[in-house]
Amino acid sequence: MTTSQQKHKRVTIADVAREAGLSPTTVSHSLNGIGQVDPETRQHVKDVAARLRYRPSVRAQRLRTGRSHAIALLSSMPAAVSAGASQLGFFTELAMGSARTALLRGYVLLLAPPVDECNPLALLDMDGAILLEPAPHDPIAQELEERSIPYVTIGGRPGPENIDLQHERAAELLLMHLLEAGARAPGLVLGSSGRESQQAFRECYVNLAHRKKFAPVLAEAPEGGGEQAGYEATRRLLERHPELDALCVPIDTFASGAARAAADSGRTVGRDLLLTTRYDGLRAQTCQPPLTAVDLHLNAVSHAAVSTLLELLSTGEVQLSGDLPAPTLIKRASTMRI
Amino acid sequence: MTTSQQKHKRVTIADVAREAGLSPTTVSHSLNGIGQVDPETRQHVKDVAARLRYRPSVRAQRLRTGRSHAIALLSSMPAAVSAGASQLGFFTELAMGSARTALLRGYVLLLAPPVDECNPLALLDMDGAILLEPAPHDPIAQELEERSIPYVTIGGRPGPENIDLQHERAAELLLMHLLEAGARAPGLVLGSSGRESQQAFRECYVNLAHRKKFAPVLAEAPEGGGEQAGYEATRRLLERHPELDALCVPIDTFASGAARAAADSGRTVGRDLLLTTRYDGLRAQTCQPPLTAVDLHLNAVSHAAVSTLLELLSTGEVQLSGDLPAPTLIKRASTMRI
DNA sequence: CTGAAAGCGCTTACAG
DNA sequence: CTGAAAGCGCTTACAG
Repeated sequence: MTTSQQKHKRVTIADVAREAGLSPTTVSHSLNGIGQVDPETRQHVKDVAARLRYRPSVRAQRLRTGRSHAIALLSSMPAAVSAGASQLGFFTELAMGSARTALLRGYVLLLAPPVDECNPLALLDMDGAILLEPAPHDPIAQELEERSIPYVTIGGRPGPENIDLQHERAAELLLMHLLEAGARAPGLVLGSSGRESQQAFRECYVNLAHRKKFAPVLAEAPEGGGEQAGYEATRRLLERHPELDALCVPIDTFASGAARAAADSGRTVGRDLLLTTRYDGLRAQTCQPPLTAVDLHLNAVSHAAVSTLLELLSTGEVQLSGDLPAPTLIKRASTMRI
Repeated sequence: MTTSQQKHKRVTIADVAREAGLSPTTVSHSLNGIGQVDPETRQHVKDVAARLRYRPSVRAQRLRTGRSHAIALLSSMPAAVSAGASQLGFFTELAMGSARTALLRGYVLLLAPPVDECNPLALLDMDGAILLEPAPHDPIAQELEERSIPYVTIGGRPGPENIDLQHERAAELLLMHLLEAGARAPGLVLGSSGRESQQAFRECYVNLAHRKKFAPVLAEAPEGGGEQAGYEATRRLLERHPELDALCVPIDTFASGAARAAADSGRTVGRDLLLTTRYDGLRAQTCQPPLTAVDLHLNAVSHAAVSTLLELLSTGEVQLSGDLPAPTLIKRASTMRI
């Protein structure tokens, strides 16, 4: 080493203090713009800090202050659902929105996507979390509570600490649309997790069947089975119920499978069989034909989730939050009857 | 409070030690499975820790060990490019892949998407970073170096610490395809950042023009301008060069704009004007008509990036890594001439 | 306006 | 096999 560059030892606040001929206290106050410090002293400290290229250690700050200014996005959905071929889905879209909002408010987003047999919670240093569509007795929710980590849910049990995905409206929108598009015998394919969203679709569907006098026909598939599970459930359903002329398949991964099943059973989606799904992502948009779906306004949702969580973190509670935009229908060829 | 639940004070290693009648050292050793500890003692410690619901503080561990077991995904792309209406793009897809691989290897992924006028680096507690398509003199790259944070790039300057996106191959694939599809006068629309990818496309294009005897016609637009910038650049190019019968627009955000510009100038994409882009994302797939693009195998890319970074972190250097799959062409209606 | 000291909660030489 | 002690790098009452 002929340069003055030594073995690279971190510059600490003590170094700055020594170099400036002051105490760590004063350096800390100066740099953080707090306390009573002579303006000239403050400037001097800043100059010295800059000259030494001092960067405060986030680790030390976190340990000392007890806050990490980080939040995590968690989902207990099986990887099979949220992953898919393209990794582009619900979770992902929320992740980007949340990361942006968080960053703008000085928080970092930790991304902990569903990875089977991997518990990330022990690795995360966070102040709070956003949990996506928790199932009943959700293990991640339970662990968050055990660790006393504040969290908000998206599309979970109604309450102040939940961002309402308005499942009922989405369900109503999609099912009514099928009837309006001419369906006489619409069926329903759900995930068997018992998540709020699935329950809402079921209820809405059963009610509608009663009101509109059609026989309810529904199937369930394990969400962990991914597209193939959706395929198989749909295949069986169509065999057993050849009268079906429409399907609502809220989980988009299942809907991909349903489209395949429809084709394999000799039906043409959009003509013999109308098909709708919920999330308007890559799957819905690139299906052949493209699927009628719902705009959930995920940007607003992720924004609301971050805002609510940060409020929870700073005040310890959540005031009732502003209303989110209602889901809106996006009509596509899958329900056009040509 | 009638319950035994007190004001919630964190259970520390000292509490476990006291309760077990041992020292923090022994507790630490027992729980971490290191050192020489009597098997019975070890088990006893574990029992006590479980009973007290002890969770080690990640913050303290990080400060003490000097490692955070976290890596960040960074991009210096302007938000206008990577955001888009749907937030689903390149960055996002890499994020999910990286998060998964990282998690499987015990690392957390910090998501720091491009947010204009927001420097996340001061907030991040990480061991290393992945930087996506750095520009020449990239400010984020510079800051990482200043902070001595190890990082690998994706699609940056060739070298062991770069994951090669094989820009040249992608360019060749797309441009040759245009010629094979019958183009006589293909044009090129680039971003003006000077990133490796843009340079590679330019070079490949100019060479090809020379070899195949067509006149090179190209335009540049600022990436920060997003889709609109792509629109305007294309619009002008088509006005000035009515002879153009094909366009290669590597940046998909620009390609969306280009498709619009083509329509507005009275051309039909896929017939009068062939159009290709690079990244095969939502934009390419849902364009009307869908755009011929390239499968960059981003899953493999993100996996390689994480692996390479972790190797860099543990050994301090990178052995030459295994080859990544070559990009493959995905033909779509935009280059089909019906 | 400035500073000495404690402490956040761990891990890790080192001694016994 | 077990433990006392130092120290990671800050911030924050508190004293002066």
